[in-house]
Amino acid sequence: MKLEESEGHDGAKTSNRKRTASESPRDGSPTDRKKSKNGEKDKTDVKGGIHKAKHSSCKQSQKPLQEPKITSSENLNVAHVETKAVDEDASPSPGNKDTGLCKVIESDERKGIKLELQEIDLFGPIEHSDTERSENKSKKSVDSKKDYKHKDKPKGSQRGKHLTDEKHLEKKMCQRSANSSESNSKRKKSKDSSEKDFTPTGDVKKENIKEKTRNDKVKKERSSKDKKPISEKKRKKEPDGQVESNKKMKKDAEMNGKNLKSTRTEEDDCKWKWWEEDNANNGKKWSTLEHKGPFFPPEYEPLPSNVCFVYNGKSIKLSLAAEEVATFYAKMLDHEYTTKSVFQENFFNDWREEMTEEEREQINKLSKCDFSHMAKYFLEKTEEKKAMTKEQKQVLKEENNRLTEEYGFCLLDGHKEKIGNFRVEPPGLFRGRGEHPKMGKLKKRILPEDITINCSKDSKIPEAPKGHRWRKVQHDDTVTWLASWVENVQGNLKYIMLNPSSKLKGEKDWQKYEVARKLKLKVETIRRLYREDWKNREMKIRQRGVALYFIDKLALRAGNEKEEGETADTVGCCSLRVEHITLHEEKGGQEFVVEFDFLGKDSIRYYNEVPVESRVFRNLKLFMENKDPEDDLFDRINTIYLNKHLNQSMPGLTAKVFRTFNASTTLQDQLNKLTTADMTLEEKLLSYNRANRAVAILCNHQRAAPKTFEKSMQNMLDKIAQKQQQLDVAKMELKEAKKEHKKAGTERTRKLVEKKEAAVKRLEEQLKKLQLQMTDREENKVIALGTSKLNYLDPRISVAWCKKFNVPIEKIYNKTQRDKFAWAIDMTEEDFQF
DNA sequence: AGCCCGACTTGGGTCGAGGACA
DNA sequence: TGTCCTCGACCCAAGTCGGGCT
Repeated sequence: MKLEESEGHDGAKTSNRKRTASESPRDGSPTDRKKSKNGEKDKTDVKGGIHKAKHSSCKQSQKPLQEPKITSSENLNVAHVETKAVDEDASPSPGNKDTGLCKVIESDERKGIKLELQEIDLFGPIEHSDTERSENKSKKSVDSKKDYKHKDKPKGSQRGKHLTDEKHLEKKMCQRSANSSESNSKRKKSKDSSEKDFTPTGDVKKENIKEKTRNDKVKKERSSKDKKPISEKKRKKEPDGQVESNKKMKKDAEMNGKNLKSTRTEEDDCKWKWWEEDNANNGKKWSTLEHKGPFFPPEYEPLPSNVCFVYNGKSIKLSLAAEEVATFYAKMLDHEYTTKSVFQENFFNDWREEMTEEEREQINKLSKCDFSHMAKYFLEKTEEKKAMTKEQKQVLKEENNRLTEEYGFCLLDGHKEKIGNFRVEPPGLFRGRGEHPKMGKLKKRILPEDITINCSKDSKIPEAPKGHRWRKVQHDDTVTWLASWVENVQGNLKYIMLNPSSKLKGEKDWQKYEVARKLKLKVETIRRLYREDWKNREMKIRQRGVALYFIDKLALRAGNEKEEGETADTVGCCSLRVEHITLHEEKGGQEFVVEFDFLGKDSIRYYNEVPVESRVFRNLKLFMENKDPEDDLFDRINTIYLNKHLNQSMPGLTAKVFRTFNASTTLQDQLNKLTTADMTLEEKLLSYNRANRAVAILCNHQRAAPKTFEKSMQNMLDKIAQKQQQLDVAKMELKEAKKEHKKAGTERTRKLVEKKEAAVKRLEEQLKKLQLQMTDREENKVIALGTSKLNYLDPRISVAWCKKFNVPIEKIYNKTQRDKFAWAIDMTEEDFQF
């Protein structure tokens, strides 16, 4: 079949990256990527004979940059898509049903530990699954796996409830649409109305609250016995500062004329239950906002005279500015990156700029610089700090608390809210991630004159530090930040914003999950459509279809274009290059395998071998035809185009929603599969962590194995061995006791048997608990659970699971997480399904 | 329409407080 | 009581995405 070359595109050689200023199209340098991507200006390209930029560093970039952590083959062994390749002529979904079972299996032969996550049975037709590759012991890979499996409608009451929720949501959405009484086209255009559709305020919110109230009685009854001890425990654990701050908050709010439920004494009740309020925000983020401004790091403290910088064997007293920058380097001496030439070069250039003319003349080579005296001095200072007495540490802590109390909170609409980062970033050396071209550059000290303050007009404007003034004071209620400045290394804006526990953040989070839940209702249609796109005559549409398939199936990030030379060379879906995938007609007994190997966000390696449907496979071949390795795989599309398309399928839908949707769906499904009521608490927790882990694997959330990992594993093994020994002894004693009882048959011997039995049972339980803990830790070695828990998993799923299986919420969410998800903890009933 | 930039979310690393344990 | 280890708070880089300007 001949494909239509959309709008005369010359194909193949467009790069997906933004050009740096020096490469602007005007001076005859490569055509702007975006133009090419959209196929609009490609003719110009061809006519003008403009040569496309090549990426010289591509091959190099394939190499994992954080080797100790991402050598997938050593650490992870997961996630394979077991998609049964469907004949491309077979009718597309839903007729095309992959029927392969999906399993997440992780094994570690060395420790003899084997984890098997149960067959995944997602609500939707998509499945994320993982298969063991035990034959391949020497090369375990970090592969995310997911599988499509078109299932019949989920059964049972859950589905019923699900539908009720969905219908309800849909109804609310419809109502909103009707209320806005605008034509569809207008709605599409109007961002406001589409946003409203998903804002969990207004009707949806009210309904949630109604539902909550309905269940309140039951809830109270159920939780009363648990709740008391928890809140008591909480009170006990809460640092005094917190109690104080709550008191102050109450006072502040009262002073602002707001009604706090003043008669309540429980500190929980002091918290602002914004989710119970019905506020129409019409684009406004706040009505009143008052704060103290950011807190600045201390002035530079000059080194004592006995600590010197040595150049070429000669001690030199540096000027204050040059000395300060030198200390940044000295403090980093033991880090690997000070050995990198890019780092050294950037540092040296920036450092020289801080030097006096005289110093510049004198100091010409970094290799002749000796920072070791300075480094030693800082090491000693650290030791000194460590060795401080309890009292000294207490003083420091109190000072810190005082600062937090003073600068760490703001007053938003009369409520005291915690600020996320109230400190201005201190000066230092920039350390990007991966092979960042700007690593080592000087991050300059931020002065009040650099800072824009945002607060309400009638509030008390924060005072700039003595002798200084703010760059600007503004009163923009459409944004959520309190202060901002431009950072000098990349020219990015930096913000002071609220803590995740705040209303502004919480509401947005809630909204995010509502959009993801809405996607659940549409995803089948969207999948059907993108599968149809695979057969489209137009190349652009085909690329869109395949890219969406990857985003959906593999939870890839969208992949915005980046400025070449400005950041590390990392990619996402749309910016994948030919060199990032390898096609295998057959691999490991599977047909049509696509091998992904690229550096994603934060230069974390993504490696995955994925069997795909034959039509996808053939399309990929087509996209790669006549291209060089460094050319874009999807050269006709970009994230803007993709998101515009998605937004047409469902207002509010963007590429990243798929990640949230698939993550939460996976969690829900895994929890349903892995938990049973008769499990012990530890078993339930292991199940939860395994479900969480399946999501982390899907999203490729990796971490470096903790430095103390091997040691702590050994400790646990020792403990287990010890416990086993104790158990063996106890069993022997029980046997003896039974023997004796058989002989004597007295009350005393009977009691002894009972006692010994109890001891054996207790030890068995303890042993099992230890073993479970160890399994959990082992499985978590290189997987970061936190990211998905904080950003991708609808907390209501976890809360409902806790309620359903009587797991204390503290077991899965720590204090910070409970604060962030307070809305979900408060409103969710045990029958909630994502 | 295309591009740039502002606003906000997502992300892993670091480090020290404090709990566990000898 | 001292030491070790874990985990949470914090840090700040690096993404996504939308809006507004040209």
